[in-house]
Amino acid sequence: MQYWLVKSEPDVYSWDIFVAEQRTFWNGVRNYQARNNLKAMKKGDLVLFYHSVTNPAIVGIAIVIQEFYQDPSTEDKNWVVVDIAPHKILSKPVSLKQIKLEAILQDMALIKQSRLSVMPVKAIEFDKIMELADEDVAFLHS
DNA sequence: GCCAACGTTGGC
DNA sequence: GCCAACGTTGGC
Repeated sequence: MQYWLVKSEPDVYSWDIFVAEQRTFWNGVRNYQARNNLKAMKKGDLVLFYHSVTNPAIVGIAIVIQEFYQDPSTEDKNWVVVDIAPHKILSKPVSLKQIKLEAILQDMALIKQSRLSVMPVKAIEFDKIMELADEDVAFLHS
């Protein structure tokens, strides 16, 4: 079981729309590193949902419900999508500002490689983010 | 709105 | 294969 983080501009596709739809295929990734991360996602992995650009913050947790397949929005065989569903809205969003204040979180690609839109998250990082969000990690896994 | 970072494209 | 030009992302 792995952890991930995906970015979306809320003006393009927000957490609220995601919750309303209850399920989406994560399309539009056109970067090989991000694509490789999509391919590595397994059913049941938890995915932090990050709003970029406008009030940058992690706002919710999604779960992978279908592993990668051809991106239906293009004929190009290079690109894939995964299906994710909302798992839990965060009690308190965790802002980029807060993340930058935590020593443990300084190695995240979110900070080191700000343009990557799909990235792995370490368990220790995930736990720290849950702590900042006032979430009970034990409950999340139940 | 500006600009830094960085990935991609294309000329040579 | 190198590198300049250019486009995009995303923080501020």
